Amino acid sequence: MELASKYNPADVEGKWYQYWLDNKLFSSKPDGREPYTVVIPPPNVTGVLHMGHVLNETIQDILVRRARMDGKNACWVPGTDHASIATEAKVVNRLAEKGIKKSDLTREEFLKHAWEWTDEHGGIILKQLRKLGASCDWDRTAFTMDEKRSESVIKVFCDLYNKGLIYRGVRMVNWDPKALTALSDEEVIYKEEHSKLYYLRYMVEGDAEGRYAIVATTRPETIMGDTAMCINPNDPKNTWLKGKRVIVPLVGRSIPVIEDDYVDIEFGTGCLKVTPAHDVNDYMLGEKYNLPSIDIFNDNGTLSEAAGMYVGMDRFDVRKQICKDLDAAGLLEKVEDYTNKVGCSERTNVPIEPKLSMQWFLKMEHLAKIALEPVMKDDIKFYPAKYKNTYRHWMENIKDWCISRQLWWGHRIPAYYLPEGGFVVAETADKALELAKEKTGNANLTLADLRQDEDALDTWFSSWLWPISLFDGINNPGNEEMKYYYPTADLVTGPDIIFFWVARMIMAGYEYEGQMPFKNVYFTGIVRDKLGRKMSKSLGNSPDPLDLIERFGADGVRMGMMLSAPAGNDILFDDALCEQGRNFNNKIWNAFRLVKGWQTADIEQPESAAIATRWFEAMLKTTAAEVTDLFGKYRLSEALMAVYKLFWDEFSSWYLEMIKPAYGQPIDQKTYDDTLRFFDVLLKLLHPFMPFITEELWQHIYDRLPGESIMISPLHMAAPTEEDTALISHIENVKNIVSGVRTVRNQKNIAPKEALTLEVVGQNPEADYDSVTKKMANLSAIDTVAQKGEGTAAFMVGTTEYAVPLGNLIDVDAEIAKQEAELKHLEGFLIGVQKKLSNERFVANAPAAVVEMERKKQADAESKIAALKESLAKLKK
RNA sequence: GGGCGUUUAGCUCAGCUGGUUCAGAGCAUCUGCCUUACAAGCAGAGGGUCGGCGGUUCGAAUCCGUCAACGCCCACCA
Repeated sequence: MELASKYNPADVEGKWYQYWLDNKLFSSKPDGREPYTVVIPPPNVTGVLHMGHVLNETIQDILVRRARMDGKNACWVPGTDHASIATEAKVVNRLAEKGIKKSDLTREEFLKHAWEWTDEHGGIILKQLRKLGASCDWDRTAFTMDEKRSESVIKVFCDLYNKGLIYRGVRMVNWDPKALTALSDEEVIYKEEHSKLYYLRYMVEGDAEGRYAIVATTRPETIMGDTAMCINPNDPKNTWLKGKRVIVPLVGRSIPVIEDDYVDIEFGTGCLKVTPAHDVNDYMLGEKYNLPSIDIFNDNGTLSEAAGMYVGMDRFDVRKQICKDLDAAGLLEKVEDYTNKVGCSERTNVPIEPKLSMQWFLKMEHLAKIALEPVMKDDIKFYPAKYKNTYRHWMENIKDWCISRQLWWGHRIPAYYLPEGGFVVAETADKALELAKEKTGNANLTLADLRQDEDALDTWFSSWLWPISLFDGINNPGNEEMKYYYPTADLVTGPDIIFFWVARMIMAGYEYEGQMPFKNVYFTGIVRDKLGRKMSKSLGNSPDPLDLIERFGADGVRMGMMLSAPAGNDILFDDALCEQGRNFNNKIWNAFRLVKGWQTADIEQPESAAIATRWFEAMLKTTAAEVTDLFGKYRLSEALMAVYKLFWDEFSSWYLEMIKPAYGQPIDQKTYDDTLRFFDVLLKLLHPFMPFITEELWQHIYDRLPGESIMISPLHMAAPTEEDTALISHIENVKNIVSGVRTVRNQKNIAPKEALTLEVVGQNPEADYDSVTKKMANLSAIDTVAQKGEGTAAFMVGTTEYAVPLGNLIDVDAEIAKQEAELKHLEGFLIGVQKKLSNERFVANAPAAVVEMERKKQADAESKIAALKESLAKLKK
């Protein structure tokens, strides 16, 4: 086989992905093996792959591929989310471009457009995942709004309703005036905003002296909705207002002054305007004191008829205008700069408007209770564990979940209103009709008499069932797949959706399966650019993953991502990391080229090669064990780094050099066979991280049968033995000796080709490995001497001194300087050790082993110092 | 306002229950090499009072206290 000197990913990636698909290597069916299940966090159906996905899916793929090679029946289920608000907004925008308004369409017409959009864009992102190498079982691809998932959602809604956990009621909700829907508390993001605090004059009704109260507010545009003013009964500066009525400025309406200690005496003037329809707290006050509530806003954030003024103007325009008008009327005391937090819609980013409306809610108390414990007890493990605190805090302060959305794109709420008032909840219209007949006692009701609720359900109301609904566990409880695949093994997701999704899946898991939905949750970080900024479209700092794949190969991008992705930490992404990944691909490629280029012959195995193969075998076992351990802790970056170093440093730089035959010479069969075997194992260790190149090379190491793949080749390694450990540490010494000689060469400008000799002073502790040392350092001889010769450059490894005879190449002054520096350092070190040992309390209290260690340090330092002094004396002669 | 977390080499991070794996890794930097697998490479080298201060201890990057900076989450102060 002819191999180019550079690896070209584009040549092989498509080929192998197709091969995996053709051989159905991703597909999973229940069998006798241990299952390993992962469900994908479904990306938005209309979404496009971004770096966050790359990180997330790479991690999942690594875990899945590793599990598969561990002999588990790995099943990674892909799918997409209908993302109701986001998708509906996109559809509305697209229609607007064509000049079509949503309000001009019927629900059915609108949904037709939405489905067209979904069919067109849906699955683009899943196609992109294939480029990354994701080993999903594509036959299982699901959609949160496909038939099975929809059926599950409706079924669960009805069930929870029948359990009394779902109720309908008028509440203050977070209203998104752009998307025209209610939002859950979790969908509101508070942002700090520099705004103004306006001080308004509320004239006291019937006051002869014309006195007024001053109210500080950030929202003067809401005064039309004022129905009271509130003071703290314990506020001395406002006692004079007790029992009075004041006039709402501009509006001229008279409102009562009420008293409640909710009011902060210190804030502003201690007077609070109460607008029950547009503020959560005011709403509570309104309830408490039975105040009327005037809703002055339309759904889109403009002023309504009820406001009586500024009708039809936008709320923010009104704010500007009303200030001018107040000022003109002499009712504006002053304006101050003020910083406050404004709640904004997570999806549309516009400030939310607290609004009273009729919505559907899910009671959370029971669900929170069953979901808290398992995480606290580590039945479900969080990586990193710090998120347990966050989780607990939310669970303990949870509020009811507003699950209705005033949207069409989503699961329509299965509630049917009756002509006479009231409603029934049922899975289908026919069942609803039956219920309705029962409820009303009117057997003549027809479907036409029932009116289904217009609202759709919150997207998360379907996502929370995902691990169950993917295996059809809601519709067919206890089916074979549920029994086999559930609970799933690992969930990989971002901490930003711990409440939206993770927590709620846990609730649904226990409520519907009586079991956790997953055993482990791996929280990834946020992908940022190298300056630490969040990647965003507007900043233009987010690279296109497909473009990166083209430049560096999928394996390169995967590795680039993983090199800097410890769990839970944000990752600062830089193209340079992918470059490192690509370089590593090339390294593997070239190592393979070298090995496959060798000719074997019936010759005896050199001693150095025999040692090298024993040593590398030990290294392989040791690293494999380490990697297994790291996988167990989800420390994937470290696992990758361990394999990286094993391949690059130990295998390429040391092992291959140790066994490399002279140019043009053949290699002995035994060494060759062992090397191929090592290569095979190395590729397997690498495969979860870099699936494509490893498959390509694995197929070329040996002749493989059709359908064979590294993907499904088992990976077990024996544990390292004590002999292995000992051998590794001997070779570490050898490496240090070799490095020492190379350093001398470097300093003296001696070409690697020029053979040198090496003197070992006293005893040679690594004599057994001289063949390796000689080969690696290009030494013609290693001599054990009582005293090193003149004109040598010396260095220490452990407590043994080594010297390279240099003849006239030696630079005496430089050598003296070097040794003196070393001597100074050692003397300082010795003083430290002696100080410690002369401290009686140290000798008395420290464990014997520690004291012994210090004694040994002292002895070693003393002997080294003696040797150095002697050597210096000679040099100075 | 509450809670959590972070701070170790120029950058990104490891350092578990205090003591030879304690000051580490990768990248970057510097020096020398186009040495027949790889310049996307090879061989070397330099670089840190482990955020500050105080304490516990024979001994602290590691434990405790405190301060500082940064980050995240939660919360109805208009």
